[in-house]
Amino acid sequence: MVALTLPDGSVRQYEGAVSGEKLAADIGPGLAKAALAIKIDGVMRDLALPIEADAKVAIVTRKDADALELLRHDAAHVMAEAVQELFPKTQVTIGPAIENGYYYDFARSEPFTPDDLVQIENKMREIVDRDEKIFREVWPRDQAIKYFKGIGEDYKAEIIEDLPGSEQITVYTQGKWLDLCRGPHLPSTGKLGKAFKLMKLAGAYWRGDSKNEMLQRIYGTCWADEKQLKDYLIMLEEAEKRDHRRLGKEMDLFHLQEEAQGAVFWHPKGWTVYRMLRAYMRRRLDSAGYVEVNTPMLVDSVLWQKSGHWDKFRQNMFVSESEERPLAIKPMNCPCHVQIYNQGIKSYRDLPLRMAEFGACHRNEPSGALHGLMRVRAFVQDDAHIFCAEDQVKAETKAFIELLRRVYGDLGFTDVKVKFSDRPPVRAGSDETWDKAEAALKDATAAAGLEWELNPGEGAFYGPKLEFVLRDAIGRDWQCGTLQADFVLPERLDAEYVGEDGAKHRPVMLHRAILGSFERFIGILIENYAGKFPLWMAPLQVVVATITSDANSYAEDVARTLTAAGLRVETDLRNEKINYKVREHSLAKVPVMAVVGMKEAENRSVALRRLGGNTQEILALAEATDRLRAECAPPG
RNA sequence: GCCGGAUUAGCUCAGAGGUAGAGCAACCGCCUUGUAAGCGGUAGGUCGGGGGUUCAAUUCCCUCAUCCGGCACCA
Repeated sequence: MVALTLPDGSVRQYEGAVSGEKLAADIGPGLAKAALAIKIDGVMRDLALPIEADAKVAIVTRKDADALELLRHDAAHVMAEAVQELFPKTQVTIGPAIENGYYYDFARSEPFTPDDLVQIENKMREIVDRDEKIFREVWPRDQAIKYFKGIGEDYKAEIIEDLPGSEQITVYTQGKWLDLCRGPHLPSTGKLGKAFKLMKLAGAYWRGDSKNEMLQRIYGTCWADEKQLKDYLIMLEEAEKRDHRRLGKEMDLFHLQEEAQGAVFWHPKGWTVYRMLRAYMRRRLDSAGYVEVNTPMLVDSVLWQKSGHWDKFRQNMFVSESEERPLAIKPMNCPCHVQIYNQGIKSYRDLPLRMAEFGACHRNEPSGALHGLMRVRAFVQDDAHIFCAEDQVKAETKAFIELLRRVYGDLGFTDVKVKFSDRPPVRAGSDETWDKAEAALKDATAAAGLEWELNPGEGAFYGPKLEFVLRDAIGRDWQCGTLQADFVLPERLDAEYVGEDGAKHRPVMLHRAILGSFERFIGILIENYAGKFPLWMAPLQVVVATITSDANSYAEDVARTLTAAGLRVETDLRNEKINYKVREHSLAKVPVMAVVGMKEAENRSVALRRLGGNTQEILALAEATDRLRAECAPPG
């Protein structure tokens, strides 16, 4: 007897093994038709698979959130079938479901063209219409390798060869086409539906290794129904409108040009945002007990050799020379900070020493990595190094997390992904030191009530790290904040302090940043606010716009008053209708418009209009000034 | 760096082997305006750089650069 417990708690008894297909049919014809797969004790399996033991089961239909992964994986298979039908000399490799869709990597000497994508998508719809039954088979390993080699699928053969011996080799057939796959899959291609679309063509290295040959990857998106697909496409369009590169141009914030690849030309408006953010950070750091320093940008390679950068980081450094001395533009501030630390003798009483610098760094990033403000070659970090004793690591980490959360909160981010990267395979320092460092960071995160996901083996060679990741408008993740515990650099650069015991000790260095780089963070801010900065950060806070030229001199008066109150103000005295001016400044995302006509001029008032609103508030000039001044007060 | 695509007016984009186009912006007039586009006119381009094919190349071919989408990279 096999007893199957359904999600509603009811139990169905069977004489022997039974398939999900049969179970669904027994429950009802509607469910039989809608069934895509079955979850057996929480694990998604093929509907046709016989269930031989008691289990908790749930029939999966396209209404289930879990169904998406299944649909996307099947979409990848249907796409691969379509590709091989249209382009028989193409080899298939791997094709997983991913967030929002799927991809499949193909090996083919000819490149696919955008036109090919249209053809492939049409062929996919044909395959869905054919409603090919999908079968699972278990093959002996040798036979599978021989078969795939025989039909020229060398990549598939290689995958099988590398699978652990314990793994069953399963092959899925749909129509005349088959593919090595772990599954599970839909019962037939018709179940895929039509809510998919091919999105983009890209190169991708075989097995993700740049030493290997490059394959051609086709990305697609796939959803449970047409509405979801449409919503997703609309979301992408909306996201594109917030792209910081687009808004940066539209709002005249900054530009990039080829004579200074990866370096930002900040325009007056963008630089105002930058200055506001930097002033805010200074206030936060000051009140958190940091001291600010400034260190050289061009430094003799001797220092980089001592620090280890010359060995490990040289291909990313811009180098120069003077009078036959090799120099490098600093890619990081840490070695210079140790030089300041090392001036004079430090006592345990001086610790923790929190040394901050808005240091301009240059890194020679690969050209293909450059991306707007998010990935540049010249940037300024809100960098600081906390020199402390080992037993201070936990408290300092906790204090840092609190500071970081406060800053992110002030800047409009509450949902932040945190990763904890532990010891990498190749590392410096003893296991004992690593145990201590990892435990200290973990304790501190727990004390701060911070949840993280583990990023195994991704720590720096000198210590574990926390990474704080924000997501941009188009769904890409960017690391901004970080905290890294370093036991190595103090050693290499001879940092020491005299302990209570009168003996010399090594301090620990905590490398930490909250924004990461001003450039990247402002890019994220632009996208997060869709260009509508909060009042305190807005490059231009108020535009005084006239209705008739007779109000011009009063408008100048208003602008002078507001400017004197510390606001960033411009006037718009152009000979244009007020409708036109309102539209223009709204599109330019100016937070406040002060409209003045003859009525306002006569009784010294202004009509305030807020961005996004469609109401006006008539206030006496003095009151409007007080109010706006209060509203413009920055946090911190 | 690798694969693919793109590069035409300030911006967004159309176009064809034979004198280069639109919308918006700009400029000049008219209008003096009451909360998201008043009306008319003018000007604006080495069609990314270099080379080749051709009677003729911005268009076809090669090459370089940059940008875009991924991949790799991000100590």
